[in-house]
Amino acid sequence: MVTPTQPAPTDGAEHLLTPGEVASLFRVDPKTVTRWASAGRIGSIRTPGGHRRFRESEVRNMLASLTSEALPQTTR
Amino acid sequence: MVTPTQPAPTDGAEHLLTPGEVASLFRVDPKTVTRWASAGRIGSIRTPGGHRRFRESEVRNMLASLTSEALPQTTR
DNA sequence: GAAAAATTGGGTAATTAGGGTT
DNA sequence: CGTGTCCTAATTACCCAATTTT
Repeated sequence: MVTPTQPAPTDGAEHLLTPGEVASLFRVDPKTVTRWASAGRIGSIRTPGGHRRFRESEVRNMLASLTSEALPQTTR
Repeated sequence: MVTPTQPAPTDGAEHLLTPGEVASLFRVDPKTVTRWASAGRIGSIRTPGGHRRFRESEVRNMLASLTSEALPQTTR
């Protein structure tokens, strides 16, 4: 299955998360999430007021891709 | 009342969104959208009863322009 | 005509942004 | 270099009752 160039299928109402929610998921300070956004490490959407929102799907994928499982242990 | 959810769009008519719908798109409180309108940050149309409606195209454009993609991952 | 859901308004907490520092 | 904390200003969220929309 190939993922062709994805133009902008975008909003069909993508669920968005607040900085605080993302921070809770990663167990970091909200400020850190802000830094990730500033550094372009994570996509973000700004409200007209300047606050950031994050795509839940992107955050979930990030969590998954950064997760490592322990290898199964052999019972002896 | 026989009018379905959506009246037939006539020419020139633009699809309008309610404060609640716009709020969902930005993951914000409906009242916040109202403030944007009062502050002139977003165009609005008033119903005879005083409720606000927003142009979908304007909202979509706003969303797009305020969106930042994550930079390509530097796989290390 | 009646009822449920949404929006309006105002007022007060809670988050967030941004810079500078550790 | 990345993260956590302190600070101030700004933005946003939740409370209420009254009105409008469906």
